Amino acid sequence: MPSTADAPRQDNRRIKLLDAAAALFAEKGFHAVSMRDIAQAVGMLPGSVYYHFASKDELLLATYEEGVGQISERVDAASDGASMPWDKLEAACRAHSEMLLEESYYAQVILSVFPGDVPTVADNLKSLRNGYEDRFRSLIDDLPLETDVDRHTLRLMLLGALNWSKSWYHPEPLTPGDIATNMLTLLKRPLL
Amino acid sequence: MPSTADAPRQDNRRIKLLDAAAALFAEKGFHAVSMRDIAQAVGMLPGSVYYHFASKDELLLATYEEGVGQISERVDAASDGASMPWDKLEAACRAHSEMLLEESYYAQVILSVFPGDVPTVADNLKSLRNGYEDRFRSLIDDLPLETDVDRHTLRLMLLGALNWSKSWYHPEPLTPGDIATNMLTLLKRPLL
DNA sequence: CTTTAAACCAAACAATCGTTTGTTTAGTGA
DNA sequence: TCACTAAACAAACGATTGTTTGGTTTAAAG
Repeated sequence: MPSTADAPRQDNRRIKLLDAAAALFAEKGFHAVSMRDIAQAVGMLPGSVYYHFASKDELLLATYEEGVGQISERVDAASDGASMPWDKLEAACRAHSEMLLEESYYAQVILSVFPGDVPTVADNLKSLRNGYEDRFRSLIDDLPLETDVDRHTLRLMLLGALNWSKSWYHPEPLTPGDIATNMLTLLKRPLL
Repeated sequence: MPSTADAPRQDNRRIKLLDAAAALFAEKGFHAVSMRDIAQAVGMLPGSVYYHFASKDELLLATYEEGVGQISERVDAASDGASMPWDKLEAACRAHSEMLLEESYYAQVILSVFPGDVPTVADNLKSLRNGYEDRFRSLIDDLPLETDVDRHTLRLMLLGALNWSKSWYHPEPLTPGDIATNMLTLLKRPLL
């Protein structure tokens, strides 16, 4: 009767490892976290981690992929929930901010560890991030703007401002979503 | 005749050490650079560095202080060169961008190493950065804006966007100064 | 010419790093 | 029951880390 037990064995420890690695990487940074820290966080011995991941760099790559996957899914769902171009962008920015500042340790790894810090997988990290940011490229392309508006700089400026907010963010008095909305408000209205 | 030779001895090697540390920290990041790397860059043995600096953390703090000093001096000179509030802010942003993206290794350390990476001197680094960013607070306070404009978010957004540009900056086709000007242009005109 | 302190060398220290190896445990399918 | 494999343990590996210690050179001062 092989109906209930199908898979040979649950490797849910691998997911526990990823969770611990994501939380530690996001909190203390890649280089400040040792394989022993990660192993201890899940109650394992250091060497046992290598059964699940070939190296520390590949463990980072796995968390990075999961992070990009999580934030992509969330941002897509948010922007799909709106219909007008500006509303779609705002929904995407709010979701982006919420994931990076609060909700997902995995997504926070994207901001905490820079590709240059891990030469072995730097190219992979870059292309993962680029793939994600393409969403904002197309969201901004759909915006009804005058022809001479610099959409390229607009995207870099918006994402940069949101990403950098991790360095000063504090839960009070503004929520991550409100931060995103406030920035978009500043962009939309004329200051001059 | 103690007229010409006043100081006991020139410790210009200390400055050479700081230069090497700044360049290496800016390029590879704090944790990726060892004391041996720094010593070798100036033709010294690892242990000799400790005659000039008590620890690696204090060596970082020294480069950080020098970096904040350099960029502060440059930004002040730039904003003082203009008279109108918007022109003063733009001159400051252009100088900020030029220092962080090209001109000064010392200033680049401010972006490369985050206070959280070095717990021992984290508070010092934070207060140094805050002291520098106060310049932009007052520059934005002097802006002729309608009363309901969120100056706080404006400052964080502008500095965040400029600082983050280090992660995508490439010498062509835009100069650091032009990046700053383009961002300010986007802020000033109405997009809606 | 002697003294003194600055500046550096030479060599090691203990600790920690990522990783490897050999072995044991426990569950699965035949 | 028996062979097989996933999963983890136990223990060490070599390399690198920041740092310390004690002796040696250099150069300015009295």
